[in-house]
Amino acid sequence: MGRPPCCEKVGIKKGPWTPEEDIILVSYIQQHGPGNWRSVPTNTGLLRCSKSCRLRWTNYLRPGIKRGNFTPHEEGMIIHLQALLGNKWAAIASYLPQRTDNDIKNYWNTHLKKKLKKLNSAAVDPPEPPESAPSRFQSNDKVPAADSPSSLAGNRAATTYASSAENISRLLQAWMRSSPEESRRKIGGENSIAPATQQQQQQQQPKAEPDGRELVSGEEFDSILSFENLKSVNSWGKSSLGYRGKEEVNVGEKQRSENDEATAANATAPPLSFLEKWLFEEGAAGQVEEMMELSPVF
DNA sequence: AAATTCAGCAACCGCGCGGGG
DNA sequence: ACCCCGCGCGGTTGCTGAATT
Repeated sequence: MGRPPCCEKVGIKKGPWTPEEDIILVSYIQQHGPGNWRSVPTNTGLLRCSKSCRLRWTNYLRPGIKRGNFTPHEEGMIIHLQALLGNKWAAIASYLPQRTDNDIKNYWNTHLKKKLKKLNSAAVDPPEPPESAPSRFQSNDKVPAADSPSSLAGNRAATTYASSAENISRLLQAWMRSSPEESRRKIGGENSIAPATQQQQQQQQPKAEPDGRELVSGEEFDSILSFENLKSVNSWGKSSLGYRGKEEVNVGEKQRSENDEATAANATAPPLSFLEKWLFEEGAAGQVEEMMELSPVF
């Protein structure tokens, strides 16, 4: 007998998240930290299942997430890591701390797969590979060096959570501009925190998570929230938040310096093997196509 | 200008794993 | 040792906007 679906309850909402729901979720997580997802819907009054809340947080609201515009270097890393690890998107994402596994997976399925297919078809009759990419490490194989997906994911969460409040600030910016006064008041109601007071709370109670994660300080949050800051950062061109259509807001995201990126990668990734180190080197991405020709996996 | 097709991506679903009782 | 629960992961679906006819 199988487990009943987590969303079997009547009255559980599905589909796209609204800004109001995001605010509620973010407010709650700002207070309690991520985790214990089971209790999130109950405590927030959100009509969402715990899974949905977790997904929304990890794929969208979590601070430190970079969206869109995959650089050639990132592209190269994804291609190599996919060849190395197979469809272990969480493991791959752990090497790209600013990207979510979902994002990488989508990018792979929509862009890279085609790209490589094209390349392969251009190449002279590659030796017959199986349908799905045969990773050098099949799903049950041992993946090199301590990167069980779960441990990596945990690691990643630990570092990125403390990294910034960009997504949250974007969310608030978007919401403050687009949301009608009434709904704002509604959000300020009984089982949620008014956005206006959220910032104050940030300032008043910077706190660390039980597992050592540190919430962004009030000062940092405040400075990130400042519109001047937001104006000065790079624009990603596409929507930064996942609201489709009218809710979409183009707000830039402060980009980390290359050094920060490297630091983050080093902090989250397990000790790198020779090959993995190579992946991080500049120029590795440029060799991807060449390598793909040598070892076609698609 | 309208209809149709395509591409991108957010979100859902089901399964497996690990921890706690 | 076993069961249950919560969580994370990978695959898939379906909606939306863009491109094409």
